[in-house]
Amino acid sequence: MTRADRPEPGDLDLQKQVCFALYAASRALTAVYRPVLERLGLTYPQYLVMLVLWERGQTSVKALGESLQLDSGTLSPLLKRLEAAGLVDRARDPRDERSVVVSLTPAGDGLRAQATGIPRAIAEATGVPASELASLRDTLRKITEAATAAPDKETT
Amino acid sequence: MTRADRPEPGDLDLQKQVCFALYAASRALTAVYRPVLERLGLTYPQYLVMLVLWERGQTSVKALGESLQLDSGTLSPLLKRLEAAGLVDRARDPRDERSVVVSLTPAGDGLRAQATGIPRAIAEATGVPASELASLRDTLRKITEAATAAPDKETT
DNA sequence: CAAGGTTTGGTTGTGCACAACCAAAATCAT
DNA sequence: ATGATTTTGGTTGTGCACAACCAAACCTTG
Repeated sequence: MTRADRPEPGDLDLQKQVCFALYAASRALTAVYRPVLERLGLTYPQYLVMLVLWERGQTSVKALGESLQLDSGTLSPLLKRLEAAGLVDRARDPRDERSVVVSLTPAGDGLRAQATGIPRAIAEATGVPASELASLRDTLRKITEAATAAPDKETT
Repeated sequence: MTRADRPEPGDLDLQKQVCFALYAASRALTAVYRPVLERLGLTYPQYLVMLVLWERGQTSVKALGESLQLDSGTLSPLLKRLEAAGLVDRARDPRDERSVVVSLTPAGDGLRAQATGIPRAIAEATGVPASELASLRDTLRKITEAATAAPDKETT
């Protein structure tokens, strides 16, 4: 009956909000990646796209968007920059001209070797135990799923 | 001796990377806030600034940046938009003309009442138990601290 | 085939996020 | 006091992120 029963001023405490913790942690971790990725000539979102391509080879823009949960407004210019950097090719699928297939160039494929050490480098730089990271990752996935499925609840 | 001993292709698996989980969760949760904050005419980062102001009243740009871990390149235009919206005032501190003090207008202060219900609305929309959120928040803070203090380790 | 719809990327516009750089004010050292 | 240094915001440029809108390609169904 003391807290969490009705809105109080204290509920607007920045330090108590999970979303801010998430927002700050995401930016802080991305900042750790930045100097490492800079040597590959990649930004963090570009690195994510490359991860998918290294794993799956040819991938449509739609599939990339589903994997990374990014829409075409974000991916289109990003992929153009990767193409301009000579790391990927883009071509319409002859079987379905609506679809654009993104594939690795030799240079893009070659970058993979330089990227294999990155996850370890980041883990070491932050110094957070692997077991804790695994459990954090699972909790975050749950949050993402819950948030993605969140009802707008304004339609009633 | 099986895994996590040396870089393997599997280490480049998107689904195993904590940073992506963080990145996706942060965007997903922000997306839950978006329609709620839209009714207040705020974006999520603007809401964070307002939280600090509701809590502390007059605050310098520097102090805002420290609280939110954002730099002036992000805050300056954001504060200008809040000022244009009539929610905050900006004025040089007469005691130190380098410093700009941001304060709430009556309209900005009035918005506070409409905001008190937001944390609860988000918590309900996502449906994640409060206890879990508290522990997640603590883990995230640890990550943020570790990442912020992370050495560049390229100077040797 | 033709009219209706859906799917897929792309474009445009707004708002962060951050690096790099800049200018004015304050502070320090001599 | 005077010159060097630091502090504080601001500006500029690049790159996401997403809403809103658009066009072309597909897919029906009659």
